[in-house]
Amino acid sequence: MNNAEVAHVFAEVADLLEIKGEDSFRVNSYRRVARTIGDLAADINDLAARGELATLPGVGKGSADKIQQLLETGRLPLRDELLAEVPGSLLQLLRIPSVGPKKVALLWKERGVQSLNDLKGAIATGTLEGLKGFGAKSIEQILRGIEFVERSAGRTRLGDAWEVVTRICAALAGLKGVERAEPAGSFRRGRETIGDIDLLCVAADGEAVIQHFAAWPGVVQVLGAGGTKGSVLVELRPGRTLQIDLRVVPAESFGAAWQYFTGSKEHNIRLRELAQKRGWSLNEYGLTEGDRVIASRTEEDIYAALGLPWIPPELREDRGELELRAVPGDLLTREHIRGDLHMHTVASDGHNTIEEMAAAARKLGYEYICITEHSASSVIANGLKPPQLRQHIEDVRAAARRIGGITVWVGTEVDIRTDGTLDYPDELLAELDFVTASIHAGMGPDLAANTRRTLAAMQNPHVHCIGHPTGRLINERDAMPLDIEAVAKEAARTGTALEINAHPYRLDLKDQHARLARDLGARIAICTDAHATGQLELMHFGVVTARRAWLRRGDVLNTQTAKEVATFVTAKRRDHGRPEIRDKG
DNA sequence: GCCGTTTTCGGCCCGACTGTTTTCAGTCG
Repeated sequence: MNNAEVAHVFAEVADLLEIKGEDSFRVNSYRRVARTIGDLAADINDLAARGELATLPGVGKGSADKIQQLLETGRLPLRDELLAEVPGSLLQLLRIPSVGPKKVALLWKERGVQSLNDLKGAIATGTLEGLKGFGAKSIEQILRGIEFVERSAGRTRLGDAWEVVTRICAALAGLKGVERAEPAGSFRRGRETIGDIDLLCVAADGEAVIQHFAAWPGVVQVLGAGGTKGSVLVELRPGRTLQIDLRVVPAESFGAAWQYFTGSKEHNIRLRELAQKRGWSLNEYGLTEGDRVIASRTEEDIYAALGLPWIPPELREDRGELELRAVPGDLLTREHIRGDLHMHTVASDGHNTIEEMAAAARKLGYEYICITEHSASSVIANGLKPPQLRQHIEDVRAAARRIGGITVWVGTEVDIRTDGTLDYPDELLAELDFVTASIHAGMGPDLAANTRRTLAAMQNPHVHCIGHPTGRLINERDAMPLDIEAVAKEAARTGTALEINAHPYRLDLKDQHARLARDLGARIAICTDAHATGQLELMHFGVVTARRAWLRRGDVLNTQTAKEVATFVTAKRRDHGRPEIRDKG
């Protein structure tokens, strides 16, 4: 069983216990275990083998034993016992907004409702008549909720929300009487997917702002619009809506509100605990001691009062950030990025020419780029056969001589074949300036095979980076099973970089994996895999992911100068297979 | 079920909104 599967079992147990009406603190402890394991970068099986399960936060002896049992037998007796009492199909009802465990229990015990279909049937036939808490308005709300569940399975990718959020924020900020408008929530934290969007606004006349917001082009439904809060659905594409909540808050408590609504929930719980230890209270209006307001105007004030540095939103996940004495001054920013080492042109499956890509990159202020076309076996992507690559090398070199103001390298995104060999012979790879090797086909379920394949590629002296290491497509295709720890260690040993593919559909490595890889000594390259000039700007999403991984400037290959990157390349060719002796920069 | 500089018991984050049970439980973020 992998981490996600174990986490799922614990989350399910928490839900079942809650429907059963068990003590909420016990329920929460199961939920905490689920989250800890779900967030874990290392393989839970390895921790279990080393007997280190109980060292995880929130995991005590009881949970450690249960995890062990689950890994060994694939079953958890507690879960089986619960499912004998509580129908598992009830869990789908919890996904309906406004329906929680108490209502689910009531529907089940009083009306025999066991599934989403049962519930729809019960509403249609009026069976819920007279049931406590199920008046006309509640039923209407539930019906809308069911429709929402059926329509919006899964969360929205960060990139899909980006444009609409930045557009609405800019427009709100331009309204008369609006001091500022900012996104909060998981969007501000840069999570790879988001549930709904939270926006905050400082304005004199809240009602007027909310009215404007509700009347926005693109709004397909207004869920609520009052004096301080509005809630709407906007259509991202046909059949796909996104909920956006806007709150208008006074300037004097903006910092408290922004902190509060940015979350994460877990980060905020820890902050409130810190406040409580000092005899204070923290909520969306401020940090207070009785009636006295200690801090509320800015986030910085609140963190400072609690003895903390201002913590960047990307770090607010209760992953150790509250123990920070100071946030590293060189935490990665977009301005640190000097180039992009993974992109395509019309030579394979891109949409723009070498010159166009170079010009766009120069406009972004880059010092260098590398053109990396697909290799022969990526037929669908119009991969280059060896003779074509030889010609392409000439073409890029010629273009590079014509183009001023930016260094243009020629590389490849070479396929890693099923047996771990590469799609081009070494002597051809040796002619290139930078080689990214990626798996595009045959992503099987076999962890050992996938890992072997990746390690083999890294052991080639001409491979400088592994592209989108797990091959996932967010909301579309799961990551292939891969031993990230082994890959990271080999990357460190061989002087090979691991990519954070910045495309918002990939973000691969993901945050927790990138953090683990860096901790194990691997260098990270953040690249867009752009297939058109506009996509070079997706770098932003890679940087956000890297910040969520706590990466610093020195951890990232393409924050270095062209000369330093060239040194990285020659070092790999010289030292391949031997323990790495590169300096840490 | 977890946890500990109030430590092996007794807590465990905070407040708003909603519907409706008309005084508060349930849900949500």
